[in-house]
Amino acid sequence: MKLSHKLEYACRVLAQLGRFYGRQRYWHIDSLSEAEQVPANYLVQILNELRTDGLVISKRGKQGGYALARNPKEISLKSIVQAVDPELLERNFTNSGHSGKRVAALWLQIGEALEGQIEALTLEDFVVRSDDAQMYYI
Amino acid sequence: MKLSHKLEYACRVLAQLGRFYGRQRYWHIDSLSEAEQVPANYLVQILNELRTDGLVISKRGKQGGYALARNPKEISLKSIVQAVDPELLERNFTNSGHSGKRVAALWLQIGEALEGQIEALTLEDFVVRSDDAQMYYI
DNA sequence: TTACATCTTAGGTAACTAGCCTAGAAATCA
DNA sequence: TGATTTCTAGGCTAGTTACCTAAGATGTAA
Repeated sequence: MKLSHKLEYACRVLAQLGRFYGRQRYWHIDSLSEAEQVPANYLVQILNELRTDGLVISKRGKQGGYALARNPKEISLKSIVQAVDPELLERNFTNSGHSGKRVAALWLQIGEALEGQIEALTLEDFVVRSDDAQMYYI
Repeated sequence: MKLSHKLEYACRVLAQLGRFYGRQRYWHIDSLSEAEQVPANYLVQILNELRTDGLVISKRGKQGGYALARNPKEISLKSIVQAVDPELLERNFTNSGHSGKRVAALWLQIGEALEGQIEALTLEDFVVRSDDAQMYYI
């Protein structure tokens, strides 16, 4: 499984936003960029796509920034993928040639299993809480 | 799940070779190209990679061509992927940023599930036998 | 041995894409 | 109004994909 930078960036930044969901606070692009090591100029685009897909909300001007649009538990990984890298879930089998149908059918099956996995995870699973951090180092 | 043309071509051509495994026969590139609708000039490269990975054997000169190196049941889909499009199974998580570890861990899990699927299938599953063809049209 | 069929190999290339950067417009608030 | 921040559209470069070209190597059959 090879990820595009874009999708990995999106997961990390959303996870970071998820940590503080519930508090009345907007995050600057620069803070997110630094916290999750994502090039700021690229992050702008990514957040933009997440916004048009309704996963984050934003506010301009002073005190502006980005925040999650809803509870991390209600944001499936699939919706993140669809917002940022929909190609990952696309099916592009051509069905041509003598074995085309069979090959397409089997890969479809594999793709659906993958999609099932991605549907089952939510942003909550990606959020690193302080207690979790301890778990890693026991 | 989006496939590269290369990988889809490889699956189709190997499936075609699989149909006739056991009979003493070599297939010309041109026949394979036509049967599975794969550009001949590209197919040369693909077959070459399959050969260096030991999945097919070849013979030059008159009566030459390509054939499967072993029983379709003993050729896993994973070995096909590795021969032709190893990137599909590569892991390229960066682990950086505050949420890097967690994000990488979860995607690793997804990737391993995918790899499991691909390991479980063999070329035999891709081979379209004449009886199968009937099944499709009942 | 000769002719020829076929694979082998190296190289090239056009089109596309990923991953950024730039710069100005627009909104928000003191 | 002016400082701050997001918003939007565009451009750019290195790399990749999906092929094509052509000469060379090798085996087969007559």
